[in-house]
Amino acid sequence: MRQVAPGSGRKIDDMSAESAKPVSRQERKQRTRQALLDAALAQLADHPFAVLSLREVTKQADIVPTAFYRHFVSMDELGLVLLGESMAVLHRMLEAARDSGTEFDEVAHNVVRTLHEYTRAHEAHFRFLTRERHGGAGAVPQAARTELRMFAGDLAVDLARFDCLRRWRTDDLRMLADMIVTMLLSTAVELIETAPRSAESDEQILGVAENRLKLIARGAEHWG
Amino acid sequence: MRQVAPGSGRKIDDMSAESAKPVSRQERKQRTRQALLDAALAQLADHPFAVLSLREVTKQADIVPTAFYRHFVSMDELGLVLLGESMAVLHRMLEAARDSGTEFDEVAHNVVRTLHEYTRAHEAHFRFLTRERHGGAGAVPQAARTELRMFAGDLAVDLARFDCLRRWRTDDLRMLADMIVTMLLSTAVELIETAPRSAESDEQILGVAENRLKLIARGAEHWG
DNA sequence: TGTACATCAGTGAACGCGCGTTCACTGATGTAC
DNA sequence: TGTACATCAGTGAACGCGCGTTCACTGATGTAC
Repeated sequence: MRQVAPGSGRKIDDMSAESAKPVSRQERKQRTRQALLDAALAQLADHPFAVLSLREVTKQADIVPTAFYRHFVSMDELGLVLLGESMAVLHRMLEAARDSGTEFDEVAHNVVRTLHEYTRAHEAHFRFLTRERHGGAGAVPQAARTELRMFAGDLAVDLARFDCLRRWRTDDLRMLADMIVTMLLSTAVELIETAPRSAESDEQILGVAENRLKLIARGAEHWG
Repeated sequence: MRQVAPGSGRKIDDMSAESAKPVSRQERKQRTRQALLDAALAQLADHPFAVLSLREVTKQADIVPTAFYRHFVSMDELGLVLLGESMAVLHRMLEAARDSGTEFDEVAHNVVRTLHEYTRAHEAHFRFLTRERHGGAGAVPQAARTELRMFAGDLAVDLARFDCLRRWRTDDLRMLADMIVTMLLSTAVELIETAPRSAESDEQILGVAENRLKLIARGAEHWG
C-alpha cells in the first residue's frame, strides 16, 4: 500500500485482462479496506476477536498502524462489518436452501449439500460466527448473538410453511429453528476443523449432519 | 494475603465453629491457589480465557503478580485446572442424572431439573466450558474440545442402555450424544445469561429445553 | 491542454500504559536438636 | 521447653515489549480554471 508512481508498483493481479491503469483513489481506498477485513478474518482463524491487535492486522494488510483510522473508527467497527458479511453469507445460504423440497428427508439432504458448499466458500466467516456467538460481553459477540437470534426467527418463518409444522406454536417453532441453526453451525465448524481434509471425511461429516437433521425431522413429525 | 502476625488478619469465615488458629503454611498456600482460580473464573464471566491477564488475576486474588508463579507455571496451567474442575462438575451431573428413569419423557424431565440445579451451583464453570469450546487454537480451548468429546462418548455409552437405542450403530449414538451435550450446554448458558432472572423465566427455559430433549427422543424412537 | 490549488490515504515519530517475567529480598512458619 | 537454622509464600524494583492513539507530515490523485 505504499504510495508509488502510477503503474510502477502494480501487483500481478492488476495485470489481468483489461485492467485499467488509472486506479482511482477511491478504488485504492476500497482495496485497503478489504485488505484490513481479510487480514482480520485470517487472524480470527486461531483467535477470538477480543484478542486481535490493530497493529497485527495493519501489518498483515501492509499499511502502517495509524492508517487504520482512515477506514474504521475502532476494531469493534471492523468486527461489526465482518459480522455483517458473515450474516449476509448465512442469509444467502438460507435463500439457496429455500424450496429445496417438500419432504423433510429430501430437504435435509439438500440443505446439508448447500451447507457444504457455503462452508467451503466462506470458512473464515462461519468460524467467526460460531466463535463470537459464545465470545463474551464485547460489542461483537453481543451483536453476533442478536443477529443469530434474528436469523433463527427467519428460519422459523420458513419452517412454518411445512405441512406438519403449520399448526405449531410459535415458541416451539423457535425452539426447532434454534436447534437447526446450532446444528448447522457446528457441522460447518466440524467441516472446517477436521484434518486431514478429504472427500471421505467430508462425506462422513455430511452424513452425520443429514442424520441429525432427519432425527429432528422424525421428532417433529411425531410431536404433539 | 499479606503476611500478618498469626490471627491478626483473620477473615470472618475463619471464625466459624472450631476454626483452628494455627493456619498451616500449606493451608495458606492452598487458599491463595483457590483465590487465584476463583479470580480467573470471575473474569471469565465476561471474557474468553485467551484475553485474561496474569496481573489482573493476581490483583483480584490480592497477591503481587510475581507470586503467581508459586502456584502455576503459566496461565495455561491455571486454565487447564479450571477445565478439570468444570469437567468434574459435568461428570457429577451425569452421575446424578443416571438412572433417573426408563421412559424417555421421564428422563427428559429429570435431566433438565438436574441441569438446572448444577447450572445454578456452577454458573461460571458452565459458561467457561461453552466459551472455550469454540475458543480457538490455544491450549485451553483445544483441551476443552477433547474433554467434551470424551464426555459425549461417556454419554453415548449410557444412552446405549435404553431399550430403543440398544441396537443403534455406535456412530449414530455418538451423533445423538453430541446433540444432547450441545443442547444441554446451550440451555445452561441461556439460564445464566437471561436477565432479569426469575423463577418464571427459568421455568420457561427449562420447558423449552425439556421439549428439545423430547423432540430428540421422538426422533430416536422413530429412527431406522 | 497546462497550471495552480485542494484533497486525503498513508507515513513515521512519539506518548503513556499494562503486560509477562527476572531477580534478590523478607520474615513468618516449620524443624532439628 | 528454648534456641538456632531451613524453608518458602509473598514482596517490590526493574526489564523490555507490543499495545492503541495523537499528531504534523507527504506526495500522488483529483479538480477548477
